[in-house]
Amino acid sequence: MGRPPCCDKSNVKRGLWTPEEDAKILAYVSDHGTGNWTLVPKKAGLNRCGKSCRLRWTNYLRPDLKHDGFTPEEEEHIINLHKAIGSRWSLIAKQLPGRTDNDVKNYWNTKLRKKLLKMGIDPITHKPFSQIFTDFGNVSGFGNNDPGNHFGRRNIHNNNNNNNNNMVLMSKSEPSTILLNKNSSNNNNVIINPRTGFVQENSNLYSNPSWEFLPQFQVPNQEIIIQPNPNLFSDQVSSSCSSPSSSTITQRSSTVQQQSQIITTPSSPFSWSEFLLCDPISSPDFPQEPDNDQGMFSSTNSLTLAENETTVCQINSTNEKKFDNNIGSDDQAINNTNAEASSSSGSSFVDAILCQDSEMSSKLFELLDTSFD
DNA sequence: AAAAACTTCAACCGCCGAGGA
DNA sequence: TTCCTCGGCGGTTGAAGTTTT
Repeated sequence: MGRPPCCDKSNVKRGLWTPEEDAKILAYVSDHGTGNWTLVPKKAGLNRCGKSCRLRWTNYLRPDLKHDGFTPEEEEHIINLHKAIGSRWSLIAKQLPGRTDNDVKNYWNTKLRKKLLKMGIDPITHKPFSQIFTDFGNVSGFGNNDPGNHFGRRNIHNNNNNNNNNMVLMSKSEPSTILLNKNSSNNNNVIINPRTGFVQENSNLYSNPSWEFLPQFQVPNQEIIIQPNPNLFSDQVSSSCSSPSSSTITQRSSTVQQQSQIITTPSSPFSWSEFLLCDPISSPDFPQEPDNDQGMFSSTNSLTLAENETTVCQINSTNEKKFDNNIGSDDQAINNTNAEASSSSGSSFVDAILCQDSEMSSKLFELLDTSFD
């Protein structure tokens, strides 16, 4: 049973607040204090949702709030706190008198994040990109000459980065990474050279012929769901791991799933979406990759990356259902994630797809039979 | 000068846990 | 124990403002 709405949304005013409305809130709070916000609109004579009133008070009207710009000291404090605890904006805001979580969050997303990117620092891990890619390349065969490996499941990543829905794609022709920025209001892309850590914004990614990722997706007329993978540079990693108030698996998964990217191309009997949404490791048919040909998502990589973090508690959204049923601790989730991460190889990718497809087809018939019975 | 592109940030959304009936 | 309300949180949206073309 879902939670009922806090108010009749069709009959309340929304949008920006007028000075008159602000005055009513201020008058009410000065008389009655805060608390029981659902009654505030009625008592204060406002045609607003109580929740909206509370937000207006806490984010704007509170007398202890600062409304001027962030100082360099505050900026540094935010960066340090974000490095330590991730996007726990309310916790960060508590360390900054006069600032709200909304202020801090907005300031991070509009200023600090970009500032770090331009400095060649990953705003998630707070490490220089050059270091990340050096570490990454050392264990993943990142710079190897295996062109067949570039666009398997392992090579398509969504950098689940706050609200920006970035995807990381590897170029076939050079070991660079593109962060595809899917921000609704900002379509700029960021290109990073892993060797140098150089960061460059580029809004014309698709026009650059040196990036050969599109031909890799020529599975006709199917949705290609690029699963966001929290294993890499994931905000979920830093935030969910470092916070004592851990999010639930379901919560993380739903967030991640919302950010799946869909690319549509022309037809094929093969379902990418099913393949990518299932867990190949659970299939005994799925070939395992030899240790000497570790791809980007080998368990070794995952562990190596994990070692660079304080803790590891990554959940792959594709396994949500399984985790919901099976896991009892984050340790298991880690194991599952690492196991999942170790799956697949470029050369056997098609075989794996075919196996998976036939297995799913047989299961579907079984399921249908059962249902009809 | 006008249009397009980009940025900012207030406000909203949906989920969660706590606590009371 | 269950249901409901409330406050809190992080993520997202979109209007308004600003800058660029």
